[in-house]
Amino acid sequence: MKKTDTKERILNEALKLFAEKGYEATGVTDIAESVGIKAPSLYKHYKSKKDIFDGIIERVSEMDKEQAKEHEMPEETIEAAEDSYKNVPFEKICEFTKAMFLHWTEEDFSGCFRKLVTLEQYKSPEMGKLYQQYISGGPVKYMADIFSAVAESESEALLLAIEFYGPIYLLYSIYDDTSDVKSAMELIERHIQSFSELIDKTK
Amino acid sequence: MKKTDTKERILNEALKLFAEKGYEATGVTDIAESVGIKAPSLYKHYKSKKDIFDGIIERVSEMDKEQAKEHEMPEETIEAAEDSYKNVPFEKICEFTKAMFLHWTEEDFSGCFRKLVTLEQYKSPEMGKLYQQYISGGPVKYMADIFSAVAESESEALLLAIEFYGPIYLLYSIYDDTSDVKSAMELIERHIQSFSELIDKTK
DNA sequence: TTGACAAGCTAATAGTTTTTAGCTATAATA
DNA sequence: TATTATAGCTAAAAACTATTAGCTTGTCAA
Repeated sequence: MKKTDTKERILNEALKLFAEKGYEATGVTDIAESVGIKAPSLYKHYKSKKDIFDGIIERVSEMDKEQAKEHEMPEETIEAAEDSYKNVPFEKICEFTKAMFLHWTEEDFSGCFRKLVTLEQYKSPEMGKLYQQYISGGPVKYMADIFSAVAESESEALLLAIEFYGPIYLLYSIYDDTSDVKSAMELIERHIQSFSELIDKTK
Repeated sequence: MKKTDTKERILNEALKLFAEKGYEATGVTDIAESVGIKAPSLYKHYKSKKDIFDGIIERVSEMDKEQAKEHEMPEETIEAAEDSYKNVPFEKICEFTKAMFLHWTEEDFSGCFRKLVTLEQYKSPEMGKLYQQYISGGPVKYMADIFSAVAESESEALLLAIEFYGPIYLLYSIYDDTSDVKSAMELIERHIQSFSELIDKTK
């Protein structure tokens, strides 16, 4: 049954290389070497270098759909928050945020993909879209929706979302430099803690 | 006197291309075309593609020294802040921050350089250093130094720095997507405003 | 005016990298 | 068992890119 899942290995090794050197700078030879085969053998599994890249992108959107189902805090949480705002479930938001952070850092595939899309974001509008969707604008919009329940205006909700997510987003970069998950997580917790207190006061 | 500053134009056009496609993906032919000459003519001004790249990096460090002198808020502001914290000069911090933001977005050269170093950050430790220095870790450290005057501990200062700078950092990405300076600046102002109030309260 | 240099061009070279062709052996299938 | 498909390999072709060689023109100083 283990029919030498070479195709899968190619995808993973290619992603790893793309993530640190970028698509163009990564040679099909490098990929092959990482997998432990010769370059021409790649073409038994993918019809071109671009095809490998496309495979990665497709894989991500698959994973994203599953991910969305597992951490399906949207509905309930939003309702709970809208519920006249007695108690915003910061516990849940905190858990969710930490899970997201770990997802984009420690998880092999997603961590590399985040880097890859960071490197490719300006090359095409499609890549820019993906970066926004997963890493920057998307999460902001998501949080803004949640905060719109407790904010006085849309623009207030946006500001809150940026103040909430900005530090998380910044910690991706700091994590990339230090590889120190522990202190990143600690900072996230403290940030969310102080943020929740801020909200309580302004209320 | 206008001895057709081709060398300068090459630098600028190359940077523009590097900033959106990355170094590897940009052909020496592309650069030449942007300048309006043929590829081999480039070699009358630079001895290699890498040499153009290096010229850009060098130029940046020159510009950085000047920039540092103009907006020389370091000394005075820090002292003022250290001065037992009567009134952190948020006015100055605000002006400084907005100037920084405009510098890395609207200024042609610096704006492109920010993108370039974003795209190259994982390729080599040197590039990673530059990204950290100018765009992420550097500003955080800088603000942490300032906040250490009003914070109870180093780690508290770090948290404040991240909460202050994170949103700014995030706005770079949002700006890249929307090109809307006006609303970015407005959000920065409101963020700093609300941040300063937060500090006042916790004091 | 003349000589030298600067800066461009075309044509060609050298080096890389992606991709194809064709062969071989193993594993699955009939 | 005979056959067929899979997945690897080597060798080579094709395509691209950076770079060099050598020529030409115009400018500026002697």
